[in-house]
Amino acid sequence: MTLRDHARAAVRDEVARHAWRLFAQQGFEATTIDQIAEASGMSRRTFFRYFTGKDELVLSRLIESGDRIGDALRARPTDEPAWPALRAAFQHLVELQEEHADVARPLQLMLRDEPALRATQQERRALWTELLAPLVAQRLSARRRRRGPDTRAVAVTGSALACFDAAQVAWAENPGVPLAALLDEAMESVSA
Amino acid sequence: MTLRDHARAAVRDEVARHAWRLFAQQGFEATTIDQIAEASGMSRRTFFRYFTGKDELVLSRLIESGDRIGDALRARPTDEPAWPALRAAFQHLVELQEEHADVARPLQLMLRDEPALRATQQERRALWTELLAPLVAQRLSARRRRRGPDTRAVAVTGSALACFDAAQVAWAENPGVPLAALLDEAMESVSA
DNA sequence: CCCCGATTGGCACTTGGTGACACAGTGGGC
DNA sequence: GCCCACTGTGTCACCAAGTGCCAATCGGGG
Repeated sequence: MTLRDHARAAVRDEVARHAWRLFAQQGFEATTIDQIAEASGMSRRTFFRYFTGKDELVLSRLIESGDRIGDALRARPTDEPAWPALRAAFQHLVELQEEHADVARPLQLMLRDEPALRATQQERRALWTELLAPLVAQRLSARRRRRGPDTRAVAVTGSALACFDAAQVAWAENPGVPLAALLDEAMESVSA
Repeated sequence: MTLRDHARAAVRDEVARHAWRLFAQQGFEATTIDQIAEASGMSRRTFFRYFTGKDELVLSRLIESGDRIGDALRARPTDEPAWPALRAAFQHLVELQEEHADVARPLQLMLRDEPALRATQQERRALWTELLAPLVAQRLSARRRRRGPDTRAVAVTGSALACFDAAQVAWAENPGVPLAALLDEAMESVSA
């Protein structure tokens, strides 16, 4: 069944390419699904068989980035504390963004400005946290003073993502300032 | 025009009351605007003149909570460092939640589970950050090593909110565990 | 009492999203 | 070669969220 999946992935890629072109031209909200479907040479109904909605076109990209962060975090030495390990895990993505700033910056601004993408942002947070928190948990002290549910991994992961977001927004708004420096300052200010 | 505003506020309260009753009975997504409008004795069209959408019924409550946090933060001694000041500022809300757990817990679970409320959650984050970050900024060291945009206040505020969210989710999922203790552990694990 | 402005309701329309059904290609077993 | 099941696709109908437009209505001041 790999053949079917391959074809499906190819169609998804093709649709995504047309969609992103339209988003860049007209913005996210102004682009209707009918336009995307027409540009992709398929019916509206068929579009919904490849994507759950317009959001997924954006979300699927963000999920990829999350997977990369996860991979990078797994590659760090197991005895490295959580905070510096997270900082290092972000580095791949940071460099990628700096390299393709012409694409990444408008994307960040779109994520910030389009109300229709707020739900997508929240889902990204949730997915990344779900993905990274277990990896972070391994780097926290096994000894706990308290009993009951352990909030530490989710809190640390969420905080790191908050720093990452803060740095990305500042970077998108201030061309010329390196993202790495913004992220360094953000993360140091929270946990020195 | 205070009279008009007063009447308007009264209507909004009334509509919100009916809406929350329906949300509790059927869930957020399953409740249609037509139902809310009918229960409130007004037309669909008029509902939209009082609220921008179903979301605002939820968001307006969350905004109130944000204002309270802001008030509490302003009331802290000005020389108190940001992190403990934020922890203390959350305390009012924490106690309120514990006190009305029968309402607060289902609400938290609704916020977590209803996909239609993800955008609302993200907006809440944005609004609270916008509100609190300037207050946090006053508690950060005025001396900075780096030049360029200052990401610290947003990063610290966002991290604190991430801890608060992590604690709230754990609290909603684990009845019997005090929210204050969960929040303490979350915030200590990020910045000890 | 009448007029003016604000509030309201009804209507039509766009968009997102879903379910039901029919149709075409494809590959396999007989 | 023929029938079969499976899959992908398109068409149609439908619902819910919003929004613009216009007519009706209600309430207070002259």
